Amino acid sequence: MIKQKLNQAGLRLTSQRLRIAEILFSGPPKHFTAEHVYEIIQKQNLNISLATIYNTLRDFSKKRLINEIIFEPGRNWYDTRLDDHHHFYNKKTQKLIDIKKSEISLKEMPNPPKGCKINKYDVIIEIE
Amino acid sequence: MIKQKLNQAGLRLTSQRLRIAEILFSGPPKHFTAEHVYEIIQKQNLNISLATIYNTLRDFSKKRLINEIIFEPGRNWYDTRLDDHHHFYNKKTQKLIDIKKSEISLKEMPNPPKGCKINKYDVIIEIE
DNA sequence: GTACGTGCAAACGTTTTGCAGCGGG
DNA sequence: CCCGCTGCAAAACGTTTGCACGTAC
Repeated sequence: MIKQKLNQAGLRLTSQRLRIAEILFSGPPKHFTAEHVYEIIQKQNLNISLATIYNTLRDFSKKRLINEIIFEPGRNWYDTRLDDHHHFYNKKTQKLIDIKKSEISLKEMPNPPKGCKINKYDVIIEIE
Repeated sequence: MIKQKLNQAGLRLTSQRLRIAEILFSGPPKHFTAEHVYEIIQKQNLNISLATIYNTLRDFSKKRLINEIIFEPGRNWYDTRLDDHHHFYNKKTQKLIDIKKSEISLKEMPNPPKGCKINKYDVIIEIE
C-alpha cells in the first residue's frame, strides 16, 4: 500500500505526495522526469506546483522509494524499479530501455579505493 | 601533434582551440569540466571566454577528441582518455577515479533493440 | 501546537545562443 | 573573400530555495 510505503519512509501523508505516488506506483515500472509527472498532473486537472514535484521526487529518491538515473546532462531521470538492472539509452529518441540483470553483469567488481565502499553501480549503454 | 589532431577532426586552428588543446593533451590524462579549464586559462593570464570554452569542449567531444562522462546532474565532465575504461565516482569528494579495462568488463554485451547499434557503454560505480 | 510540507516567485549554476566583428583557409 | 570561430551579454534550461501560509500528526 502506498500509505504504508510513505509512512515507512518517514514521509508525511500529504495529498500531493499521495497523488504523485499513485501516479508512479500504479501500472508498470516507469522511467520519468519531474516534468513528465507534472504533465500527467496537469492532464488530470490537478494542481501541484512544479517545485513540489521536484522536491517530492528528490525526497522519494533519498528514501529509496525510487531510483535516480543519471545519463543525460542537465536532467534528472527516475526509475520506479529498484532492483539491480541497467539501461540502454537511445540518444535520439531520448528513451531508456531496461536491461534485465540476467542479461548483463560485470565479470568482477573491482576493489574500491581503501576506506570506500561501493554504493551502487550503473551501466548505461548508449545506442542509436 | 595537436595541430594534426584538430585538422583531422576538421576543426580550424584558432589560437583559442590550440591553447585549450594544449592544456588538455599535455601531461597525464585528466578529468575536467569547462569551469576547470577556464580557471587554468585565467591563471595563465590568458583571456578566453567561458562560452568559447564550452563550445570548444563540446566540439572536441563531438569530434571524439575527448570523451563526455555523465555521472553528476547539472554538470558536464570530460575525460582525455578515449580508450575503453570506466569510473569510480566519489559523491562526497566529487572525484572520479579511473578503472582499467582489465579490471572490469561485462560478462556479455546484451543485444541492442533491433535497428540500433551500440555507440558506447559507461560503467559508473558510486562509492563513498 | 509544532514541525514539516506546499506554492509561488525569484535565485541558482550550468550551458547555449544571437549577433557583430575577426581571422583562418 | 568567405565561412567558421570568438567574445560578450543575454537567454535558456532544469533545479533549488526563501518565505508566508497551510496541514498532518
